[in-house]
Amino acid sequence: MLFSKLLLPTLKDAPQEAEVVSHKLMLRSGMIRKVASGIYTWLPLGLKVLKKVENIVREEMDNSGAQEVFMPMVQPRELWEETKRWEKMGPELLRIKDRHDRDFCLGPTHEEVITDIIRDNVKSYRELPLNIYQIQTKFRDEVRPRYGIMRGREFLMKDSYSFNIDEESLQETYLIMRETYKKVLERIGLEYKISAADSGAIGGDSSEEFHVLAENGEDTIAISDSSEFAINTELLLKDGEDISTLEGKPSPDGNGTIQIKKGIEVGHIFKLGKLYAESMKASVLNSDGNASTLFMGCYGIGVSRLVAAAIEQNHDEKGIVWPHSIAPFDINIISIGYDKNKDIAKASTDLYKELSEMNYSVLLDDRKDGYGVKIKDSELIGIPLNIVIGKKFTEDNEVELIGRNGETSTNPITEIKTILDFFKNK
RNA sequence: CGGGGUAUAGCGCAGUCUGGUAGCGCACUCGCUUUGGGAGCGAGUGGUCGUAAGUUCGAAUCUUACUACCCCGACCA
Repeated sequence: MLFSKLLLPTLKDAPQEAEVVSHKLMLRSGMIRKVASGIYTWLPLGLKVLKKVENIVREEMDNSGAQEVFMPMVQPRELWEETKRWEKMGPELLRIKDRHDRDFCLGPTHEEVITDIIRDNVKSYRELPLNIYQIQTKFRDEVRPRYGIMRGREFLMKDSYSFNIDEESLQETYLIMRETYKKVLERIGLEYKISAADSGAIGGDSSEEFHVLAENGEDTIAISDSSEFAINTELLLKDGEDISTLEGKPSPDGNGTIQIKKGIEVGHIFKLGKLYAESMKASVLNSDGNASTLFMGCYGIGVSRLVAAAIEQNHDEKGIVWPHSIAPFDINIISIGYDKNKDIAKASTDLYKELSEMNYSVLLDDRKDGYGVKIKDSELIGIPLNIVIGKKFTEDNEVELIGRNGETSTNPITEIKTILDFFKNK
């Protein structure tokens, strides 16, 4: 991709509407633009990152044996009345009418739609367990959207729903999803904690939250300083007790003492049990030939929120520092004098082709600007590796490598292999 | 929904108190010189001053109402 052709409106100053660092950087780096409160357009650079996260989630879901579907965003009132949620849910459920005056809502979640599909199309325990997922836009008319993508009203989410014949099978699927989420977060390269959680409005038996640790996190979690243990502090506090009193207390799991950390909730896994299956009469025949109500689980991971969380955890004063796994481009070729010096232009283009053929995603900064402008933009948008072709190339046939982490080296342009080793070893 | 704040060019801001017909920096366009840390000179483009009504000879500025957006709280994945 040529930088000069990219719709990449970077900003020197953050718009005053942005408060938290991920919001500021997403606006400044030209990833997103606001359309209305809590509603955003993803521009090309942002979409590249979003798609990378989405693909990691999809691959790990497929590996886990789950099957992808795509459900409608617009859902009829009748389905929501079956679970009584049409009445129970407040204004966060955005209700609309069609031209025939029929009631619909924009889906904030999809238990009703998927359960309807399964009860109509699955008749035997032999077809279970099933774990069905989608990656789709959700709409929740939040009381107060904030922090940009982190807490938008419209957001991209992977939601999956498992259908099991009994509690043991549900437990198995639950643990598979737990492992799958760990793999997703590890592949992206984020530091996280899993904490026991209040299962909240969705209801059900038990649930755990996946938190990406970051200073600006909305949630406060208590972790043990010497074990894997983590818990949402809401579950530890007695009435009127202050969070600060927890710090230093013995950890409830008996290992070490409590530390208080801020986290961004990016995933939540629930065992729903028979909650929705009962109200929607979803059952299959068991091995005895009797109707048996299904056990369900639901498992959500915020794809768009993960993008914001990755920035909250990985940035510096210059801009974003993407984990390689989700960087919008692997390499940026900073070509100084591209428009004037034919040798530099040719060397840059040749290198661009060569690296592209090796399956790296490469950006070539062919703009008429100087080194300062180009490196600043590259640092802002967080490209892991820059290759500078300029004066040193004309003089000594050498290029400079600048990692986003600060590492640099100078090499003859012919040593592509060295360049890539440098890249891979970071 | 309660409390606080903001709204002037794509972004950041000044001008509002004390009314006189809109300005600065960056960005953008053209030319020339530059090109290894956000370049220089010159010439330009771009704004119904959030919306509506009112006061006034005259409103970005004063009055009233409304809207949008942001922050804190409550709520929530």
